[in-house]
Amino acid sequence: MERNLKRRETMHRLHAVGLEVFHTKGYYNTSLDDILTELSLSKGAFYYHFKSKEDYFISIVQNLIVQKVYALLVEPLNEQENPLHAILDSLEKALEPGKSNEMAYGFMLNDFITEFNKRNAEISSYLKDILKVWEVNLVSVLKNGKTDGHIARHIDCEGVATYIIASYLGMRSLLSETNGRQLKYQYLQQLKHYFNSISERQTVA
Amino acid sequence: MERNLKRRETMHRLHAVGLEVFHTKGYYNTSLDDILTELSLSKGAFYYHFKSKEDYFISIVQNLIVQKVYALLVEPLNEQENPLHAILDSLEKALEPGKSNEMAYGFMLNDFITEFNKRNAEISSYLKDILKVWEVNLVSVLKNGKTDGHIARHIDCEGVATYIIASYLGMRSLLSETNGRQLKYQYLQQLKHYFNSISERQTVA
DNA sequence: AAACTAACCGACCAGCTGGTCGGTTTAAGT
DNA sequence: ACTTAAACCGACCAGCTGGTCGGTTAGTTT
Repeated sequence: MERNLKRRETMHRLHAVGLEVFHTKGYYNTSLDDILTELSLSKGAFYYHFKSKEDYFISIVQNLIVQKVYALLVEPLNEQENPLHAILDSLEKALEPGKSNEMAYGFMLNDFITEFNKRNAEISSYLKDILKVWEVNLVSVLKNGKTDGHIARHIDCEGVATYIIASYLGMRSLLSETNGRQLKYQYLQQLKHYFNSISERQTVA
Repeated sequence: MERNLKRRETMHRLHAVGLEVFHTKGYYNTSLDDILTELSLSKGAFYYHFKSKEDYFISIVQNLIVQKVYALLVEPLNEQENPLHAILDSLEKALEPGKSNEMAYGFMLNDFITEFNKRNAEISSYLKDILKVWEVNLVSVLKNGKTDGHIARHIDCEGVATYIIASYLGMRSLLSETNGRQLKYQYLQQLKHYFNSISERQTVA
């Protein structure tokens, strides 16, 4: 069983460090050696575990990013009765800077989407599918909100979902350490205004 | 005078084609030869006009992107009495796909900002400064809207500006040919809801 | 303990990239 | 006509990149 353990540990280290370095320096701007040096691993070790750099990245996405999206943006949606409250809370948490040395500002889907857009169709569509999952969950929970009387009946739920996603993605573009605190506050504040405008009664404090 | 003309023409071609190729393939993913081949120019010609690839890109930004931001997003702000109407109209135009063979979807600041973020501090901050110009103009026009009675008095203009910029940037991340028409419509629709929520009276149709 | 093989090593390679440089063409000045 | 220099050419280079491959180490099995 020692064998299997070693394998898992190495894979895990490659995933974790890979995600961090890819996100800070960008996929195309990061060489395998950058990562391997930091892990004290060799080329041989790498190509034993993955068949290419691309394969490696996709593996990271499947194992870490998908997970984060679910944990931060999908699962919290059903934890409150009022969907607008649930969405607000999830976004606030997702924009939270990581604790101390952890990766800052939740997850990094948007940066990767823009990096791969038009440069690598496969990875690009793969990443967009993740957004799609978020979207359908948003729409679903918004529609429930309609029947439960939290959201005005004339509202276009797909449109609202799109709008929320767009504003969130854009927000993450703007957030880069400096004055992040203030930006986040401003964003959530305005989002509340918006939510009030689509809500049945004024329930979003 | 023939000399000066030639110079200007070559520079102009380098700028135009460079912007297009950099945007479609990404700065780091575009080699100088990609551009030079398309223009039937040599390395020598290039390095006669610019001192580096970076210098080249900055020159493009100064000559073309800054211009586009002003023309599409800043100048239209003062062309209507109600700032919210003016903003809506400018965003609608800025999200318009280019005519036929021209570059699609207005300008491309966001893609470049994400590409250079954390990879090239100088260019990155340069690009963010352009956004800053847009922001201050938005804030200014919003504040006027307050005194003119178009916007509710308790509204935080800086927050509104940030929010508009974020949603616009995010929207452009989502727009990549497929179903662009629908996305754009959804976005503008929800933006109107939001504008109604911060407007003094319900004036945004 | 011998045989097997998962896990890893690291020298090496071909291809591409930004950048250099000595030379050539051609318009402008005298 | 002759000189000067702006504008351009294209062969060349060093450095880096993703990827290969023959070999080594060490856990597992028999």
